[in-house]
Amino acid sequence: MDLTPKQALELWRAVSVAALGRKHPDLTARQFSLLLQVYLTLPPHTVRGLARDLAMSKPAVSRALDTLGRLDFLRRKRDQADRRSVLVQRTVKGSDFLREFGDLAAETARGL
Amino acid sequence: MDLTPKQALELWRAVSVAALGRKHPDLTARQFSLLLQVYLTLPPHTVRGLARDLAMSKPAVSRALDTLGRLDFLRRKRDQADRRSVLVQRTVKGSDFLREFGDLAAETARGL
DNA sequence: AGAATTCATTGCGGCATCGAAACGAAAAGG
DNA sequence: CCTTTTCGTTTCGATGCCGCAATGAATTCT
Repeated sequence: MDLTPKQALELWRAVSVAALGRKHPDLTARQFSLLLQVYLTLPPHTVRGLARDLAMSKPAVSRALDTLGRLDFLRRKRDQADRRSVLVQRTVKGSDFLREFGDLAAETARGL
Repeated sequence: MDLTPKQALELWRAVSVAALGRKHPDLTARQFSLLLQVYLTLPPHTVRGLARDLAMSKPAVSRALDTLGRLDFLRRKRDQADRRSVLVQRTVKGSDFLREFGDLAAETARGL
């Protein structure tokens, strides 16, 4: 993949502005990162693992899961093997949301 | 520029996660969009113009300017031609911040 | 000049987020 | 068993952002 710093900034700007205009549910940077992490990296995803990988506190992860769960963008499920742990799972609605975002970004990139 | 939706999402994830790890001042989506808009589109930039282009309220723009000004990422300057208006200007520190971000994104893209 | 408009900011109340610490449940270790 | 550790959530107090409405200042209109 080839992308200059200038192109990267312009891409980020155009996509961010377009996303604002579409009045997507406004997720914080942490919430959005968490969502992407769950959908794009290998399961299983636990609270502590996400907290470690995203450099955020466990309460922050837990709260982000509340918010994203309310939006039905992902789901909690108790780990049956270790019932202290929670496994974070994808949902159809979350997939739709990210697919739309990916399409928007790709389309924006083409126009650069 | 060629970028598939999947690549776009992965790029966004990797950059967001890396940015979180570097403990950049955490800007909201609106603040960051505003910053990019000022640095990447043609001046002059006024509060009302930014509010229109970014689809946010004027008070939201004004407060974002407070925050970004406190970080010294941009400056307010009264328009001498029409002293009701405020012109938003770039700063060295803001340029540095965005250059670093652009480099990070470009480097991340190369690794995809 | 006086009234109306435009531009930006500020008060206000509401809501969401944060980190640290306390907590309860479950598992691991002695 | 019983203690300690691990995991996630919740409580607490603080901070920050939001929109709406009111305000202050500057310009335009009549």
